[in-house]
Amino acid sequence: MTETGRRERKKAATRQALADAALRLFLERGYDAVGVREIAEAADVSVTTLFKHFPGGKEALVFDQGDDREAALVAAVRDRPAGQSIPQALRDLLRDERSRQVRGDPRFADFLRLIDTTPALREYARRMWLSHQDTLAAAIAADAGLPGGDPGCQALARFALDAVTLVHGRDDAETALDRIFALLDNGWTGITTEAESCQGT
Amino acid sequence: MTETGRRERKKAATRQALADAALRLFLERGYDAVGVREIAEAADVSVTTLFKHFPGGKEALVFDQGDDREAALVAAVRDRPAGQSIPQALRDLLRDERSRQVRGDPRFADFLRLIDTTPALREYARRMWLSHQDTLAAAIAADAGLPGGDPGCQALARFALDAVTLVHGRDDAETALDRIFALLDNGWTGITTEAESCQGT
DNA sequence: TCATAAAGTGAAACGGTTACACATTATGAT
DNA sequence: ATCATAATGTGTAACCGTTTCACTTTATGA
Repeated sequence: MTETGRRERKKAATRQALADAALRLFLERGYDAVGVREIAEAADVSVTTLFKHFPGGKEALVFDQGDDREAALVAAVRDRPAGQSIPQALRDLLRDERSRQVRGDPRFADFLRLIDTTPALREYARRMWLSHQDTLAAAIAADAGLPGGDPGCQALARFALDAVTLVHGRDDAETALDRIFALLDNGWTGITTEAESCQGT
Repeated sequence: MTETGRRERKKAATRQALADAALRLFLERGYDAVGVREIAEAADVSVTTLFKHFPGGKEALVFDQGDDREAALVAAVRDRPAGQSIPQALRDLLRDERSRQVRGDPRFADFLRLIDTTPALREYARRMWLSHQDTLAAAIAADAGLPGGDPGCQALARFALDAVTLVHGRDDAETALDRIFALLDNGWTGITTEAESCQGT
């Protein structure tokens, strides 16, 4: 299945050595205190090779894993239980991801703290996260029967992604997330269900 | 009134010379094609002096003006006509700002194009714009009688600011803005007016 | 077996940014 | 008016991330 010649194996090994060395050094001494020359040295490759493997630059060394998160976002929208709104489904997904992160092994906690305390890494992570906006918007549009580039779908996708960074670091993150998605849920059902206006008073 | 000693005048002059030289060169040959050494040269100061005046770095040279925009955001919320919701007031403000930009003098159009076509400047502008989030959120909270750090207010502030970048560059920007703020308006009145639920059907 | 292309190398450079030690000069108090 | 002081500016040299270039090594598949 997976073409695993010696070449690709060595390539993967080199890449892994670089990512490992980088993460270890970053955790030991801080992101800014470690230079790319030193990382290359530690992985026993040249600086040129380092940048061949990570054209995204120094920050990319930290984010080596492929993204299941995007697939999860799309799936949450597409495969949600009947009767559940899209914002609700997204909220549930993000809540689960959060709780899974809280009870991660300490290695992962250190990893998160590294990102949290390093502006460059926070920015990079934010960019990666927001890069799912279009895919998520497309999934929402498809599910709601709206045209692909519909601004409402784009907005909902963006806002849902932003919600994560909005509640990040709060002690009341859980309830804050609920409140934000209550806003989105109200707004979304408002602009999707046509003219189902309230007659009360 | 304004303490205007010779010293401060010279300082302001140097700063202006730097900003002017930078903008002129950027517009002539592109942001990436002009180095800070060259800018300092053109303004007849040392590179060290350049960075003393613009600690924000090369990007800061382009954004020399103080921010009336933040004050405008707060005022839009605070001084809105009776009966108008906060999202509506923000939408009106942003719509006005947009239309004013469209009919700006060509100098300003070039300026905007420069920012638009330069990733580093786009990022910087985004960061500056988003830096008003907390102030705007505070204004919203104050007006709605909610606690300062209320997540709903934070979210509304962030989403309203994000709306600008969401509609940016679209040909249907006007209607897209309406649609996004319709979402926010529905959502916001939903989470602020307690239990005024719809009894219809 | 061999041409090819992928992977890696080493050194040099570039551009933004900062550190350092130093010069100049406006300012305000004596 | 004098003078200590602090703000402003200078020049050089470095640091760091990143790219370029010309070059070597080596796995691959025809």
